[in-house]
Amino acid sequence: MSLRIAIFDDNKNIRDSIGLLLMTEPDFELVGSFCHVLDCVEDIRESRPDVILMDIEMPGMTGIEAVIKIKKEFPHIQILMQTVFEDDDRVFDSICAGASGYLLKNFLNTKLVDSIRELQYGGSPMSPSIARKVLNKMQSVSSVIKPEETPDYHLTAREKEVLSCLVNGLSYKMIGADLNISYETVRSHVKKIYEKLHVASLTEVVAKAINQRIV
Amino acid sequence: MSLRIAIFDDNKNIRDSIGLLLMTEPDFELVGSFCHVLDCVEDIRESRPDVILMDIEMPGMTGIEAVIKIKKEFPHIQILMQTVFEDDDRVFDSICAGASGYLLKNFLNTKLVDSIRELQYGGSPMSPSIARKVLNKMQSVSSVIKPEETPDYHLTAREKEVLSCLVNGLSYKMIGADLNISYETVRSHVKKIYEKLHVASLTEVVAKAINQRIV
DNA sequence: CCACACATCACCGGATAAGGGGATGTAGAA
DNA sequence: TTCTACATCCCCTTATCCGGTGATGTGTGG
Repeated sequence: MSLRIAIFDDNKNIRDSIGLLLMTEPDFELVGSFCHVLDCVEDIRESRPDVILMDIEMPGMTGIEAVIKIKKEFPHIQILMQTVFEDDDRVFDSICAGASGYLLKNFLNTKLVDSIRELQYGGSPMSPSIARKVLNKMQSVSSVIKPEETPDYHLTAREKEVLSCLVNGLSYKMIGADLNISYETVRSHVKKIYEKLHVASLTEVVAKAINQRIV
Repeated sequence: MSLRIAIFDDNKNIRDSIGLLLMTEPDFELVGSFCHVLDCVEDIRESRPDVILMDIEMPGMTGIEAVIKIKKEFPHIQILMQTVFEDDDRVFDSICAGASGYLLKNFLNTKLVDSIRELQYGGSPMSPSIARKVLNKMQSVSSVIKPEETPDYHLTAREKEVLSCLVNGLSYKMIGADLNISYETVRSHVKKIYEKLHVASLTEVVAKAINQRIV
């Protein structure tokens, strides 16, 4: 049972050299080689690949857009992105689009076969620097995927009301009118909030309240 | 210049065999081998490793808790998790704790040296199935990290700088000092920001900037 | 009963922000 | 070249905020 592979890349030299590389593996079969992704869904329907090597920068439609379309039609196909770019946006866009691996082109010669093998066995090959980017991103969004322990500042109910008014951009006067208390009372509450949050200005209060989801 | 490596693992056999593996590389130096992480910070302070191999399951304190402590004290140290477990929770907890790689123990013999090399050169080695889990997780949270359909307010570069200072709680004076411009210039920028964001107070600016991720 | 936390209100003086003007220089686009 | 966007700076007035200090009333719990 051979592994069917297709390539999308606008550079003929790269397509050819990848073809040669793949030939070194007896069970790899190159079933398609395309210079653009405009007809990718049809191309794939005809060539029925198991694995797709996708260049990111191509005329007409980018590889990332293509990945979205392909994954929608053929969710089981494994897609390996290959590019010279390693800017964060492209990396994350590719992953979110549904790519299963991300290989920088300077690793093509040495790592392509290994990477396809990894895909075949359920892995996700990534060039080292890409893997690092992905881990860093995971850490930075950990606040979203993890519950995030919000430190308790012991704000009273009233103080929280005032705080949420502040976050909504109200001035002290407006807050007073809103909560039917005097301007001075608002000030008292705000002073307490300042103490409890260890800040010294409205902007800090708002930033802290939003970032730590106190509101 | 040799690479200093330390191991935390409660299994002596594994520590020993890793030690043997590392000896095959002339520039690897095993500077510490510990059967628990209760004194990890001290252990590390004394042995000064560049890279740590961390087992997850250990008596007393888990490797994940240890990673958090270690990263807080020594953020530059690269930590490679090594375990037989590949449940999602442990993987993501490790990453969020600050681990730079994640290796399953059945890959130890064949991949450990390569993985340490990758760490050394700024990569993030992961066993294939782990990498797949990470990518899948990224995709599943993409709805959270991507759909920042940020309306473009056409802020200039300078205005964005000022804005981010505001969000960090700086006063106009402090911003001026920070950016080496006068108080009046800061004011000019802020006025423009007010216009462009359609707001009328600092708190609104901060709230809008954070909520819409303009910063 | 008495302390304590909470919410309420008040005054003062200094600091800072807001609103509305106008001005200069530079670089790039029309 | 002229127009435009951008960044830079200045002045004046008013509004708002900040910090400190203090006071009153109302509950709750030891």
